Amino acid sequence: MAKKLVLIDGHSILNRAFYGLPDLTNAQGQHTGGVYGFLTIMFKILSEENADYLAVAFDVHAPTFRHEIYADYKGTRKPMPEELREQVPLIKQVLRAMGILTIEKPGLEADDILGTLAKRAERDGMEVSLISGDRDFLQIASGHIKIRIPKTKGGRTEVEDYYAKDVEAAYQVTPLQFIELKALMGDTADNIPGVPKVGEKTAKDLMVTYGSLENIYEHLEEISKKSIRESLAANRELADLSLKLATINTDGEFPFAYEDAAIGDFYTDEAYELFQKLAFKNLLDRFDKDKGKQEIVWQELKKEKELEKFLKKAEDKKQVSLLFYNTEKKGLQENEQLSFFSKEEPTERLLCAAFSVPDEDAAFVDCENIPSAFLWEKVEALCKKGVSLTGFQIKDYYAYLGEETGTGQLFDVLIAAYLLNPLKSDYQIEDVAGEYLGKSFASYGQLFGKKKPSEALDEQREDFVRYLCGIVTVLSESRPILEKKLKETKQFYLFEEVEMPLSRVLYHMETEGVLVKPQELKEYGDALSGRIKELEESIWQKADTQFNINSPKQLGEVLFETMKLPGGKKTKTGYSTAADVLEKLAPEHPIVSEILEYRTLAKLKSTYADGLAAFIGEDKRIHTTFNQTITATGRLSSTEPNLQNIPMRMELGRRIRKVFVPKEGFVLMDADYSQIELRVLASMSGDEQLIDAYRQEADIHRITASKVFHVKQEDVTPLQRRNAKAVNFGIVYGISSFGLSQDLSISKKEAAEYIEKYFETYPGIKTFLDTCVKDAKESGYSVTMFGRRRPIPELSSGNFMQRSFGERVAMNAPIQGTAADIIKIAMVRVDERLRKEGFRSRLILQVHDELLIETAAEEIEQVREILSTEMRQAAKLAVELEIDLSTGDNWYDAH
DNA sequence: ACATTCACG
DNA sequence: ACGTACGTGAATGTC
Repeated sequence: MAKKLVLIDGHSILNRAFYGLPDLTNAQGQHTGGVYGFLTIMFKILSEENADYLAVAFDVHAPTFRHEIYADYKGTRKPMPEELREQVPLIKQVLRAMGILTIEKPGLEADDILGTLAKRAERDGMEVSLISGDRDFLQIASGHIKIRIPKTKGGRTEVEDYYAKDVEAAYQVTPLQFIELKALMGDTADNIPGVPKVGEKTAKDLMVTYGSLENIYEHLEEISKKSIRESLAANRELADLSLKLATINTDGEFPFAYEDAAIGDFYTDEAYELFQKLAFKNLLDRFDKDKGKQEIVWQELKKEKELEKFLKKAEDKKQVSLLFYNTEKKGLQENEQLSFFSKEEPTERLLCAAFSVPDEDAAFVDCENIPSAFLWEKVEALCKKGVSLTGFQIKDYYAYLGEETGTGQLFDVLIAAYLLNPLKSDYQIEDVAGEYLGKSFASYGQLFGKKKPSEALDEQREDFVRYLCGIVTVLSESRPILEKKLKETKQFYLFEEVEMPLSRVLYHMETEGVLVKPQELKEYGDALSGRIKELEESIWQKADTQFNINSPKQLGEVLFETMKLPGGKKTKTGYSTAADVLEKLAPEHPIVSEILEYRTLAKLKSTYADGLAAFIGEDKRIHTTFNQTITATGRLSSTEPNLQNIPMRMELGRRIRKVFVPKEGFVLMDADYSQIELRVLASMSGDEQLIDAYRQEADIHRITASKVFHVKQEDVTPLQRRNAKAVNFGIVYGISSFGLSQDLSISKKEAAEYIEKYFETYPGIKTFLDTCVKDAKESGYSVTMFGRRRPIPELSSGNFMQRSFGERVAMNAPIQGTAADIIKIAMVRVDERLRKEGFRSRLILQVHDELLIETAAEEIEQVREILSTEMRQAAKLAVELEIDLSTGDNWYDAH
């Protein structure tokens, strides 16, 4: 059996990977997308080839001016983007760590190294696979040399394979002729001049007819087209030069021993550490499960006395970490947090728990042996003695911890990890270990698959205990590091004074829930159903076909193909049928407005009428979940159900709010900040004009229109006000003339003029926004008034679109984030006062700039005062924070 | 699993 | 020239 050699064109594949993948970065902001993609491609190839030898060739000098875009191009003259350049040494380092031979030879291009090795190996009776994105290599394809060109399509890698016969099939020329083909047509990207006037088509015709460059010149007079003939005749030297340039050198002289390229174990400790540092989570799975596994020292506590003894150590160290599983039916899914428990069915009992104390063994407790009540009693007692408790997703601990357990003593690793990098989609303890401790742990899923904790405990008891003790130890070890980083990044105030206390407020709000009237919700839904049926019939009749109106695909086909309405393509997958497209189409055919109405009603029915009904508990209340570690800007989010997007803008939808009601003897009190983001902008920018506008305590959009259009306030037309309002909004979003033009349905030019006038009116705003972008570009992140950070890796992207996005984010994040900080502070203070001062009224919802309080009838005046005061005083800005506050017997009336 | 659409601030 | 407003979550259809 012939031995097999795999050769990789290092720069080419790195390029290909870099441009084929979105810009990835690890926790330190190091760009890793190219390296990751390279490895993905390499692993895919190696899994297909049963290779004996592997080598990767690089040019000595990174090709700074080459920038690969298409298969046939080595690139434009753009400089190599920095995000790619920094990955060149990185990929070499990674390959070497994996024991893979990398070759660079001064004076030889990678092409020549690869060509030489391929031919040499072929002569030595081997099979060769050469991996490159560069089609130039097709010239060395043969019966034993396979050129493999990977393409990343939609995240997946496909590989085109070329033996000699495949080159002939695809190009009608042999590999050797391929060189001459290229010499004729030239390649600007590769600096091969080619023969003027001869393009791809002519070159191919000539080669197919005459077989070689030499033969073409021998039969020059036979060429019918005059211009081509003359150009060929006049450029013989250029053709020869091009031939030389296009030819890959296959007899380079340099030493090479196959043994150096022998494939060994890639999964070395060094590679493991590097992968970890680069946060290649998927690739880490390729390593042996044991590799890099942490030595976990643990013990199981079976008697109450043993637990007490263990917790004595915690008392000495003033610290203890705790994780637990509830006795619940649901298994832990990949993306679920640990210690999840079902709110629908609060469990009083734990399945098991694990403790850890710094510098001590971790301890496991099976609640079959030690009852959870005893366990919590001890934890509670520890906290009373001033022992600080570290946990993960502490919001879930409050069901067991007493109200007195001080927030200052609690440290939530989840929240700390979120503040340090709010861009992640999920936070797991195993990742914290990797990112902050440089240690690796097999994830729950890797160890126990889809087993529920109780099953895992039964069936893989030792693994399970080791797992839990391992990750609880991570909490103890990472805490001081996280705390240090929070202080270094000046986010410790936010952590300690805002987010940690807030987590308890959120727990209270979730537990409290909001009362709804199920009967009224059902009636609302039924009313919708009737109208939906009518519309469906009418739409089908007008379209003359019964189709699924909910399917954008079918709807697009019916509207734009069957019915031939004007307009057309917009999305990748077909026609856009989004509301703004349909609205423009409405005058064309009466069916369109019926479709729009159908859409509206279908949405109200499925998401709100039916959707909300499914979440009504036995207490007739809906208990949402407030997520504190989701958004990039610091806002909260609400799920299962989302109570932050209950209809408001349209009357029909808004009526749903009538089913949200207070309990007997209470009212709903609703307070929302008036234009908080614009006020934050006024204050942060220090723009005197905008600050002054707010001091007038009048309609801000009217004042803006008055200033921008140079008319008296009383002469501002409704249109002027509307435009000014749109600009005010646009500014907060990171204005662009295009975005504004879309919003106002005006030309880009007009929009640009509005923006220009706006900046003339409020010069401080422009300076401020420019500074936001500049600072974020320098530091890599944006910052709110309270120190909350948002990393913006897009700002260093070489891609215009991504970079522009980054710039808009840099303008928006400090504003949206500061507003989020402010309302969080208000929530903590409002909740604290309601409780401390013994009120029965409770905070139940937050909708970004709005708080909803279920208020006892006799407490209305006092609660109004508390809400109003605490919301206004949550932050000291250069302008007042105004709120609109009202009460009602349902949410509709209260807002 | 991913795209489209649309509800909110 | 590039092609967009910022931040979310749920339902639905399509692969």
